[in-house]
Amino acid sequence: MNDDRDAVRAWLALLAASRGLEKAVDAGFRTRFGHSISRFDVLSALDRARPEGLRAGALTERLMVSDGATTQVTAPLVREGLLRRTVDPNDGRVAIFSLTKKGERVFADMAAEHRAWIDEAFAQLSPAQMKTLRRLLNQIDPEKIARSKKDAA
Amino acid sequence: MNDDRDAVRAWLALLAASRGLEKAVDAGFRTRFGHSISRFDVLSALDRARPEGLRAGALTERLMVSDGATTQVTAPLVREGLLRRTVDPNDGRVAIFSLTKKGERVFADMAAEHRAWIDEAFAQLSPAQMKTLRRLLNQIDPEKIARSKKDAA
DNA sequence: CGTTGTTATTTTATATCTAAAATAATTTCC
DNA sequence: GGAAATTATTTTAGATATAAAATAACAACG
Repeated sequence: MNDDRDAVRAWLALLAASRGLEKAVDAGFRTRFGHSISRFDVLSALDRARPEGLRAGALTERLMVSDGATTQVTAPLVREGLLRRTVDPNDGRVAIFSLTKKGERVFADMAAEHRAWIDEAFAQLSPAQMKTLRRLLNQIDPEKIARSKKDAA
Repeated sequence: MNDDRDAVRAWLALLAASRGLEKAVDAGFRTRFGHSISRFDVLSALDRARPEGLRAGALTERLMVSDGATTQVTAPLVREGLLRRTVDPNDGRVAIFSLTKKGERVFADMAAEHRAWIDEAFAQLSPAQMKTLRRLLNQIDPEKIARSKKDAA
């Protein structure tokens, strides 16, 4: 009795929730802070990596984006003084990004707002339900798709 | 005992699952069919609207994108003969898009592959769990964010 | 009927993203 | 120690998104 469409329907619900939230959060950040959600992701990763910061490569890996995207998203943040870009003294190829004091302050403001927004959007779910949701989401495995393409090829 | 971070943690899990799947599905479509996930969304909406098709505005609304995006994503599909673009005989401003036979065939192939991929990615969840997941996702309300911004403004 | 306003779509100007080529620095290996 | 390979990052080219301006068609009113 396993209806194939169950998975697709769950996936469509997942996509709708995620796109809806992402769009709303991005719009909120742009309106209130003049920054995209991508920039918030960068600030967040670097805040967690205080005070040393992260290499460009490590940022790329954590944000799951391309090298080029990291270069581009950090550029305006450096220009605006939220990030510091230094070169590794032991390896001239390595760029290290870290938060400035201003960057820390901006991130703290954005993070507080972000948490409030998310709390509102999830207000109908109990803590237990949120935990269940997380558990179910963690069982989804996108890697299987890449593997299945490889099998078929 | 309601830990504020519960909602944020659920949101991060949601984002990770969604981005991971979306990236995998998009890569799969590009590799196997030379089309993006956006194009698949268009084909899917028009397949459901057979045989009349949809106006540009209706497509925009269903896909929840901008007017400009609809114009641009349909263009290559028309060029490649998957879509027909006709003008409403009663209203010269209205563009109506519908699937060609070729478009129907391509969509059927893509949809079959898509379903197989999603089934694999969700293989660890039981049908009951998928239903629970859908129910929980549907309780999330991104609209609250837009409202809360407005309140604060 | 022709000016005026509205509606539907396209075009243009930006902003991101990826993939791949280019650049730059380091390491390896005779 | 210097050519060749490797590694880290940036640049470039192309796709796709939005927002806002431009275009085109229709509707309505005096």
